[in-house]
Amino acid sequence: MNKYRDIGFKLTPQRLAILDYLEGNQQHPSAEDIYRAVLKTFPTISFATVYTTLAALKQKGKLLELSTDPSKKRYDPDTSCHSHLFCVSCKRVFDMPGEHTPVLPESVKRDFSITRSHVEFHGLCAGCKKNKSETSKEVAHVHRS
Amino acid sequence: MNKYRDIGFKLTPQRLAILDYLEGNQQHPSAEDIYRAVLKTFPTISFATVYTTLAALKQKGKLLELSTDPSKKRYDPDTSCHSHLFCVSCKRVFDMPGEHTPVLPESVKRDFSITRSHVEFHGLCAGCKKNKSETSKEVAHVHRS
DNA sequence: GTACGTGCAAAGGTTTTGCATTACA
DNA sequence: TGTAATGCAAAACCTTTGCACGTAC
Repeated sequence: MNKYRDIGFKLTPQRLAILDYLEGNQQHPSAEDIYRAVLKTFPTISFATVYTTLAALKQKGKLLELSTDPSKKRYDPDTSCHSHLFCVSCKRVFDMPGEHTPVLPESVKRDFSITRSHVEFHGLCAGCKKNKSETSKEVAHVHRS
Repeated sequence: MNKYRDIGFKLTPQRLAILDYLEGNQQHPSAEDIYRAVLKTFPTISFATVYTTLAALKQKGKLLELSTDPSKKRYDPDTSCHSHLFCVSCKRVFDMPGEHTPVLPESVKRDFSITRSHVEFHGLCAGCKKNKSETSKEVAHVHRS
């Protein structure tokens, strides 16, 4: 009777809270983000629970683990094919539009068994790009005076 | 008088050993791989030296830091545009041929400031794919008997 | 000579694990 | 009821940092 039943694992209240937090979430949260969010409704939840739940969801293909952020893993409930941009300034991860399915030579397709392809971009997001250019202007101004 | 002089940082014997190990290296070594390799000629080298040297090379654009292996950073002295495959079985990282420069919409190019794009593949390398299919055959055989 | 690199050890941050207890199915 | 999840704490890893000493330039 629960919308998450088809995942095929035990639906504990903690897991429901994690699933509710993840559903439709486009923030690409880290394990700690998820832990903190669920902590509000489950003051006793532990990282062990968070990590084992994430591992189970990953294994069932309901969650993507991103290594786009070099400092920690980020999670994405949107498992459809899309790319990501990591903003090196604000550390946020953004979904990127456009189709980037890489084309591989036949020889590679024959020899390797590829289960996933992923395109990553690093740079500045719109907000940080704007801030940075404004700061440069200020700096330039100071230098001029 | 040294071929590495143009990097523009102090050329200590430790750094020379690291540079020699990295040059032409297609293994995508981790920091520990590099540490262990240099340890043979420099029994006193420390991780601090390895990491600061890697950071300097990265900053000077002479080295790529890969997040293709989810468990640790891997380093690639080949900074030309190419893709990587991570073998989930043997944990090796392979260079992948073919051009996969992603095309982004104009709106994205205007709003974001992208400094790097990278295509990653996950799956099985040729050797592990072969091993795995042989193992399945054996398993199937056992189950039949 | 001086700024920068080295090496040691300790600390920091993320992720995993062992185990007794609890609870879903 | 039995299997699997929870929570706590400790440990395991990878990476960074502080500081005294040493060295390339």
